[in-house]
Amino acid sequence: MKRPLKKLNEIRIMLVDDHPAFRKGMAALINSEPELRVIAEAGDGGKALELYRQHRPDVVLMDLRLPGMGGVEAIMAIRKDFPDARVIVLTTFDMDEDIFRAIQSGAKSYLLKDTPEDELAAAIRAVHTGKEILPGKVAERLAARRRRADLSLRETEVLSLLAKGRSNKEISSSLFITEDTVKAHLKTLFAKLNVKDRTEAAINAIRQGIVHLE
Amino acid sequence: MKRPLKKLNEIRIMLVDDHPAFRKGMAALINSEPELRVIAEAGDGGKALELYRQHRPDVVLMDLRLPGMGGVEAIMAIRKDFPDARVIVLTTFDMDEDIFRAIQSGAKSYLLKDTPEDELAAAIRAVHTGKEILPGKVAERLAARRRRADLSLRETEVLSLLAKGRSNKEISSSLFITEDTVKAHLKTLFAKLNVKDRTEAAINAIRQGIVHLE
DNA sequence: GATAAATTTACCCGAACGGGTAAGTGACGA
DNA sequence: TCGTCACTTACCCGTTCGGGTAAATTTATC
Repeated sequence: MKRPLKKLNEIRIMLVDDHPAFRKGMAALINSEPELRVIAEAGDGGKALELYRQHRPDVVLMDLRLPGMGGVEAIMAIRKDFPDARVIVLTTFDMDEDIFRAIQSGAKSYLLKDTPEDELAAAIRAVHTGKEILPGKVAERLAARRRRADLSLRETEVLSLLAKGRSNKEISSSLFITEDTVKAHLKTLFAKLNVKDRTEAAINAIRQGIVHLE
Repeated sequence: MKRPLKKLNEIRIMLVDDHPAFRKGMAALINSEPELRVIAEAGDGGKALELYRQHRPDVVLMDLRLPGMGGVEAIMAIRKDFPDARVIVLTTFDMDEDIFRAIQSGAKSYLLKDTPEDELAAAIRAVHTGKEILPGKVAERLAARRRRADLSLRETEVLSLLAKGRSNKEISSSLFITEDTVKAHLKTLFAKLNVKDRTEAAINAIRQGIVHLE
């Protein structure tokens, strides 16, 4: 497949975001930078994968909230076929779980949409040269998540049911364990999360993004 | 104060959003429509008010999440000095409480940022002619909020404390009432919200946007 | 194989919660 | 003035929760 000629030193960028207006604006911002050029835009994950195959951009800027396939899934899909793909997550939210999953899925950077223009350009250039770059605020969040990561698998399951409003009895039957066991998990859970009761734990879980509302 | 001449039939628009990229993209989209033209952009509420005075746009497109003064406050500030100001809220979130407060504060329409271009243009034209226009999805949310509006003031206070993780005892002392009274409110609250316990109520409240996380 | 961690269950007990019922006050509109 | 509704308090009672303690089993790690 023929692709348009690439100028030397030019970094070719694909934007993935479901808001056309945002893509247009972002493209304008990026194109105003020397050496950076937007060469493709996708509005959803499927289109992103298709256009990646077609254009092989140097860097992908990806929103996480996409219709259909989510951003994380899109990143994984792309990196499955192209393990060298360099993806920067560019999203509105700075929730721990999102950040964690994005990095897990192979994103090289995680920026918020209100990141200043120059920082964004710097991040794109850095990622293009193979670096991984996380802004301080995001790194903190990731650290917070890691601190939370000492929740065991089972504890996470219990927490996520709890944060859906389930009672201990309901949780126990969902997980095929006794209520006593659920209570045992809750004890360690409350201690680890540093909360006093299930309601606080639920709020905590929601804020952390362990469970997604809606 | 001199203002640039206005072409006949041209609708002059001000954008208020803290993301420069979004503003730029939105401006490009809007300017591509005949008769619509972006004549000012603001990144926060204070700037919005200042530019409103200066340019008197026909229609304002306003995000709700702004640094410093929030979008709702910005709308109120503008409409205090210019009661005829026509503001369309253009935001990422479709949370009941946000919608409600925006409409309360005098917004004429409430659109999500992923609204198709033609619908957006139609909404701008409609609002400019004095109409109020709410997409079906948003109207539903507003209706849901109204359904919830049969929560009394006191019940709302109790719910919002509950959704912060407070115990009945804590709630009672915060509101200077007895624990029994709190429990009485909870009884009606659970019934109205159609939930079985405080954790579900808290989740509900958070989803509804009664309490904001963080 | 030993040690550590995760997972599971059990029992006791006090505190918190939630439902039912009843009733007094003040405000507001019919 | 009567009725309705929000708000308030109270008491009873059964259920759920959460903390303390203990221990068996499996899995992972060294």
